[in-house]
Amino acid sequence: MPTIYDVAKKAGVSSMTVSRVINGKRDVKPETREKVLKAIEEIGYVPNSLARSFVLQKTKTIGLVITDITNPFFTTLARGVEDTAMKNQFSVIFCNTDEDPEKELLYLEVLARKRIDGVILASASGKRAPLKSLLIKNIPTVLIDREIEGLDDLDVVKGDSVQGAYLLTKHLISLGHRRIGIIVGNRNISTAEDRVEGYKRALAESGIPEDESLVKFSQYSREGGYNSTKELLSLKNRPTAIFGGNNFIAIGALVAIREFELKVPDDIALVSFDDIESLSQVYPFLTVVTQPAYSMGVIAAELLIRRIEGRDKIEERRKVILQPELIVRESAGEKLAEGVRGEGR
Amino acid sequence: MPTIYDVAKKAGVSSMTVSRVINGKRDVKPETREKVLKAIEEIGYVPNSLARSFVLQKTKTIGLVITDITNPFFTTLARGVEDTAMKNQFSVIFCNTDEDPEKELLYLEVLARKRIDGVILASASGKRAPLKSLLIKNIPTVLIDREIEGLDDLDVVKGDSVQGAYLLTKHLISLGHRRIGIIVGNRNISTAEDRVEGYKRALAESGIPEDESLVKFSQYSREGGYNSTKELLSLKNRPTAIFGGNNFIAIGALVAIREFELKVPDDIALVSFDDIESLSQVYPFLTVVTQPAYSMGVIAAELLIRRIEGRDKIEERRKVILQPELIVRESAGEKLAEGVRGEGR
DNA sequence: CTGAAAGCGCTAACAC
DNA sequence: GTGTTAGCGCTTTCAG
Repeated sequence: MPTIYDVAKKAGVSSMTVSRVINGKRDVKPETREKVLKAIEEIGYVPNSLARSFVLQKTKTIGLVITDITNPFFTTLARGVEDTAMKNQFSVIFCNTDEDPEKELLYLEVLARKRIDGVILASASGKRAPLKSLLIKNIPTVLIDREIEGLDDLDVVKGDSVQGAYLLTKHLISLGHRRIGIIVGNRNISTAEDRVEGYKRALAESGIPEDESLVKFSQYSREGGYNSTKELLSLKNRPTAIFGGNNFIAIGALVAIREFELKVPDDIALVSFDDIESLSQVYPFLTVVTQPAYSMGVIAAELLIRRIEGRDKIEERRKVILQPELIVRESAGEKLAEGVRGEGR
Repeated sequence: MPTIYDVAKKAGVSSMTVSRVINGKRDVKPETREKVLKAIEEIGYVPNSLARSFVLQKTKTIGLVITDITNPFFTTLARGVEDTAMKNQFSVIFCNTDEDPEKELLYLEVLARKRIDGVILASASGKRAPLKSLLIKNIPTVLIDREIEGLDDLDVVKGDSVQGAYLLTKHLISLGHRRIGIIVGNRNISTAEDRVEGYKRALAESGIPEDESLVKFSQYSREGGYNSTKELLSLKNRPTAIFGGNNFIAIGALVAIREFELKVPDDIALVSFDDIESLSQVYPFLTVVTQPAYSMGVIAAELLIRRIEGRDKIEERRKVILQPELIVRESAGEKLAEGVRGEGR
């Protein structure tokens, strides 16, 4: 591989001049520039960003650490991150943790070694945050989708899970449901806690007593949804509605419901946090709350890049909370409110 | 950020000894090793892979260039790549080209500059392959999903599109369809050409004359599927079945069909190349041919990494063609073959 | 088993 | 406008 010196020799100039041409510095005589460009062309020189990053101490690369790129929510989010990164000449390294804190730590370590300029992290570590000590302190980081308790100085971009869950639950209540099961992810993931909180708030507001047997902290996965739904459906006093804590959970729930030979919404209502897009485009029946995943990615990337480039005057932490949207379709049923105090909306 | 020298000083050894400890070379006295480890711990030293990559001329990073991570087929494939990379201590930088050859070129250039160790590429460039000259010659590359005419020396991992399309078309024919519309991606993408070829082969075999008005080279996107379907449905002699060239096209087709107030499969049959997973899990009605996307990613990554590490004795090009699978559901209808010569299977 | 010297390709800082 | 020098943090080679 030719180096900047090969180009320099060929063009009869010094390496610095070549460097200046490559980086588009203005103080190069046009004719010299031409010579250099020609030499680059002829030799087939490709600048070595590795060397460049090494001396400049910046890599123009960010890490995106999520739980599973296979989840459409994260896919869309990732696309937002990538588009924005690209627009700013950043590359993105992506990492799937599968909700495994160990794996997350490993990835973070690798990224730190690679001296990436920043990280966007949807952490699987919940409150424990063993990463705290590691690198997060030194590497610009923005948390996305999920907060981490005890890391209060990091930027955050997330959806309003409490509000989303509140809306969804409220909607169910307005349709007459009083026994509502909810299935969310692992207990120390902030979205799981928040969604349950929103759910409980809605219940409380309508004077419906909490029933812990209806609240399942499970996994944000199809299995999680499937298993927990089976448990809920096996209750002697079965719920009339199920709140799927994310899209995967809703899919699992749907499968379990089918196994029980129940019909949605006639036999049981089902709603979901996060849409299942390919489903809704084709067969829009699931009532959901959606989050602007793409925007979330874009905003997080912009925030991060601004931090990296030091364009942000403000040192203090940013917290962006995006509002979810309730999309009423038919999976929650249309039954009229019966004996509900709710203001149904 | 502390360097290897800081550690060395602290531990009272030379930088070489630290280097050896970090890289797990065996020839270090246990006690010395301990000292070093302790120093690393105390200082909070994080090895700089950038410097390491720079001297070693390898980055332990590969590039994954696809058209759109948002397409579940590529998402799954990407996951296969990432899992495999991770298992081999490689990181992956991902790039979405949106089927734009310019963007592809740009990404490839960036990757080349970053001196990534290899590339997995689902090219948008079709036959023209302007990238040929660039870097592909120097950087280990495996083409995935799509071949590029004129780049016959690169490894390839792809599905058998001809066979898949043949199966799907054959299936439609066996159900009595004789006017079958097909919508695929851009003309110079190999999968588009191949799928049309398989389609035509099946028609020929059944003695059904080709009708070019039924063959749409469009885009592998929802819009592409939507627009082309509308065209097909507007034909005076409308087809009785539509073959969606990929999952996105099928979704677009479904939307268009709904707009025309037609029912699948009663009014029109629809089949798709590549499944729409979240749909099929919940509502399995679309008859499809699926490809093992995850395996494709895994195999491509393994191939690439073996190439990179020089573990492959064999220098010659590898071509892995994975077989698709026909999954018959109900969207093609069940009508009995009427006047078909077909051996229906 | 451990260390000293040199160099990977580039750019910042300064000279000319 | 352009060139020189030095050094980023690491590993390879060769000594000891």
